[in-house]
Amino acid sequence: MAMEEKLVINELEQGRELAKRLISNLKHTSSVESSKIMISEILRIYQNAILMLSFKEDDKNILKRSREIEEKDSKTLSKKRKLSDKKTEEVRVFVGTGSIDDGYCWRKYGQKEIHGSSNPRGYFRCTHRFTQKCPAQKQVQRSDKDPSIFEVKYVGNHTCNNNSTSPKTTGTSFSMFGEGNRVGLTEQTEDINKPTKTEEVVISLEDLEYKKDIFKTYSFSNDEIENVGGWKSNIFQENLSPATTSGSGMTSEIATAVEDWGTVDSYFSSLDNIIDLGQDLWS
DNA sequence: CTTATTTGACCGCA
DNA sequence: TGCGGTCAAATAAG
Repeated sequence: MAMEEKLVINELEQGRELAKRLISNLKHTSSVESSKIMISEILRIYQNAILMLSFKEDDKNILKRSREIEEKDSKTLSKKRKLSDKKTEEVRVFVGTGSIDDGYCWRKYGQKEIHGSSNPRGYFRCTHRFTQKCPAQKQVQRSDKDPSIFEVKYVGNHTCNNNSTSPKTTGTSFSMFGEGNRVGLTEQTEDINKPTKTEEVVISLEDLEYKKDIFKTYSFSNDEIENVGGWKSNIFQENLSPATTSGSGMTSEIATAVEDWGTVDSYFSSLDNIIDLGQDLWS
């Protein structure tokens, strides 16, 4: 509720800040790479905000429907329902990427066909389940409606000190994300050949805080960006993604957002005119 | 070797 | 009894 609105506002504020920095970047420095990064970040942020708002409507409808059902039930059979003690507080966030990596280290322990939906659901638990008694689990299922969306449900919170997958890694770590095979990489799946645009995540509040942190603190190096074209996606090799992912989801998001540098570059050339204008508007 | 994934069996609940 | 969640043996990967 109010929480979600705050999240949207927060996203938009981040976008605004980035836009400001981008303006001064374009004006004072010649760091094209960092400007590109900022642009892609801004795009991602606005995508997030839009998705948050649009799915909020869905949530309202779902709520309404479940309330109607509840009413009906209480009329027919007055059975007391214990709808309480849900294990986790859940909140939806939307990440503009095909990455389902969240910085934690997961181990897959099952997969099930779910009645009524075409895609199976994967079951994951924290790798440190036994070593650190970390109770965190998540379920991942590709959306029926939009196959480019993963619905991720987090159950329980991490109690482990999560340091197994460090975000600074080699390029291989994000080979499983991003978009794909337009560079002619052979993909054995007939399934998906389009860049993954969005991801839906149902995420616990704590996880959300964590996510925000890595968003803020992650820094990018140029060679990572240069690799964009070469990243391939094997996320769809099976019905579900690999269980354990490493590296930061952030990087792959950028890969998706900046998928066409040619276009971005052309924007740059015509951008100079509006920089001054923007400076006035935003600062 | 160790560690992760796959996948059918199993089990509890509605 | 069927569905969804978990277990665990077999298998793959490193």
